Amino acid sequence: MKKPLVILTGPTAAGKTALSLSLAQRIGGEIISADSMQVYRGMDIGSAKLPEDERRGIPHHLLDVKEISEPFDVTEFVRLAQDAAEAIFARGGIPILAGGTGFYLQAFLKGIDFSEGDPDHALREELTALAEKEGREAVWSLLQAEDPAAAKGLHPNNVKRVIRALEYHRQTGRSITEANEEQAAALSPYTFAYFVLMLPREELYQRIDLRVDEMFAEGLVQEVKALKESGIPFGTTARQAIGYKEVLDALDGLCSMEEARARIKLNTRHYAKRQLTWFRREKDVIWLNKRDYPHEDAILEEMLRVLREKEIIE
RNA sequence: GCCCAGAUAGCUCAGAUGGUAGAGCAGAGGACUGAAAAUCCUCGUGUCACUGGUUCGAUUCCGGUUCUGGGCA
Repeated sequence: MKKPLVILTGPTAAGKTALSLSLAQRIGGEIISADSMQVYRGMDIGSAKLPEDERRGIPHHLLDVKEISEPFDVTEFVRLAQDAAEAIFARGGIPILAGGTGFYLQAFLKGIDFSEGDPDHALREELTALAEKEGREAVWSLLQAEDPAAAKGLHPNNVKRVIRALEYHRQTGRSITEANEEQAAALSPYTFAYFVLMLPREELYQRIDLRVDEMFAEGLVQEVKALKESGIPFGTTARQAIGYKEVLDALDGLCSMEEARARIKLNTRHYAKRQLTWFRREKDVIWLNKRDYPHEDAILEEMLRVLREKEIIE
């Protein structure tokens, strides 16, 4: 019998967090955060992390498990999330994967195998430097020579992917395209319900703007300043975080704080849009359009209905 | 009131010595399997302010009108 799993996601600022708490209370679940930035200690306001005293006693996993200087990626996420899920099963609970990092959700859900090879940071840096010096096409040409199948599927401008393809090929001797195709066929080891919370685009964008203003009011600038002065440098993953990179630029005098605020709003909107594209492509997702329900409890009831139907709960 | 400069895509602007126009940003769609809040790809017809005139043909030239800046009174 497959183990039960609930996924609750949606674009940023859609209201996942609040709903995840009610759901966890109703089904006796524990929450595993599927968020690439909330893993970092000290990144609270800007990552919209739920404060501990608002968690209603529900266990939350994968929050605050990293220093901002440490790298974090899907493979580690999957490993940690699997450990957390096993522990939850052992307690007789249901894991609720809540968060907006679609890639992480997919990797966990399908149990993608990342066992081959190791990240080669030196190689990545070397190739990144090459791209800057001789152009992105130069790196792509290397791939073209070493693994034409992979090169065919990647745009020369997409340096990060091109580099990863090279890294994979050099480590395993296989084409990453081939490996991806094998993994794509994987079936989930879980009996799952994949909910995507959604609201009209215009409303979503308004909520994003509002939330960014709230973050500033709550002290985002002070938070970033404190991190900057803590002596722990931002690593490659943490320093990509929306809200942090822009404020950091403003603190460094590269732009005004008002410009930073506007850019955070804009970047967050772009991000939400990309998330939607991702979820649209995922199979077996259950869309929950907020406007179709009179209030949040109705959404919760609908989720419970689906869970009963799938026999995830009784 | 007078003088000057503008008025072109949602925004900022470019442009054609007359043959109905194009960038950036915004916006939309898409990709994504070890950086994913990252990375990348695709998409631009709009009364070229209004109105007369010249012309085969005007958004482009000329006149007038309106509006917006700036200057002078």
